[in-house]
Amino acid sequence: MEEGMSDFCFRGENVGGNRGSATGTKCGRWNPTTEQAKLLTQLFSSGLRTPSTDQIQKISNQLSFYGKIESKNVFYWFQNHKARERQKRRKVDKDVIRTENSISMNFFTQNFTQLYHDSEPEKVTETLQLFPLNSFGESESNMKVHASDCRDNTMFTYTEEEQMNHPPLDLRLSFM
Amino acid sequence: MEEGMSDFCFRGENVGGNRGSATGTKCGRWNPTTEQAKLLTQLFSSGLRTPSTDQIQKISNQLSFYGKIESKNVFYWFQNHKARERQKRRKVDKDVIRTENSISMNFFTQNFTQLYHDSEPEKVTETLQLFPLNSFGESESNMKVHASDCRDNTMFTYTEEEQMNHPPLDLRLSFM
DNA sequence: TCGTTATGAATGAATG
DNA sequence: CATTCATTCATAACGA
Repeated sequence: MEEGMSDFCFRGENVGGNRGSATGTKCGRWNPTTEQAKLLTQLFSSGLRTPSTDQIQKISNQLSFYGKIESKNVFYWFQNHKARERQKRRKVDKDVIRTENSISMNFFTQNFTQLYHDSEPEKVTETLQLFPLNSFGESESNMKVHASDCRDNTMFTYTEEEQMNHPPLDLRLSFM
Repeated sequence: MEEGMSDFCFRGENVGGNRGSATGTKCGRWNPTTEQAKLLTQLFSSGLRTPSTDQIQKISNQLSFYGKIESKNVFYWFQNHKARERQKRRKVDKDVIRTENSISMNFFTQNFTQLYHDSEPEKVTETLQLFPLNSFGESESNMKVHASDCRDNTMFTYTEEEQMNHPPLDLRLSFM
């Protein structure tokens, strides 16, 4: 679930070329290739959160070039990524609050007194949004805008060998 | 389990410093101190299986007294503990079944009983003093995380529904 | 020191 | 959308 805590893991691609799973997975479930993951992440950070079935289809088509993939994989990917990002933030936020409270308390008298009032505020008072994404239900229109912002080529930075294996497919968000 | 390892992890230096258990490893991933482990185990054996976000938070707060810990750790702990218990039981069941098959069915009833020997969540509906709060002088709002505090009854109803966990071959995914 | 085991962490896939 | 489950990956802990 959570991601990017204190560890940063980079899943290596399975050179084999074919796909199915990056690592030596028993091919039971889909596992994004590095390229697929890269693009998906790219889309996500560009603001895309809940792609429409249409978008999913297109994304899936694009990604299929890098390996076996079904649209439902894309669907789930976004679903999970979004949920986990949210969930993570929630947990972390609360932990931070807890930490702040506890450090401001005397270690020994730190009875569990107020530690229990439900710290619920989920209010996003933050304003450091890197992207103009509406934290909540984003609409199709918004996604389009963001998606188009994704026109940069950063997502095409391949690494040596991959460069060879993958023809220069234009992955610019042509869909939508 | 051996082949295909192609993941490289770069551990962001982590202060660590926790660990109270055995070896003092100052490493990246959390490891429960003996006290933390003890309490978690108590909660688990008291019937708690899937703590809600709130409960996780509370538990985490409590455990933080015994050492560095984040709510996600608690979350994972329960997730893993439950999964592995289930997994273990599944394996045992399988073995039993295999045994039944290889042996005359005359022993069926006998073994059948054994199939459920596995102690499922003891219905400890009794309030348990899981935390040594007394040691710090109780305060009015002093809340103990007894199993009873978890009004989420679901945690006490995992008696057997989970075991009948047969993947409903129902792929009603009708994407696009 | 190395192989194994236990377990923390992550994530794909569902389900309600 | 949140919550849960299964399976896998990674590594700390441990035994020889």
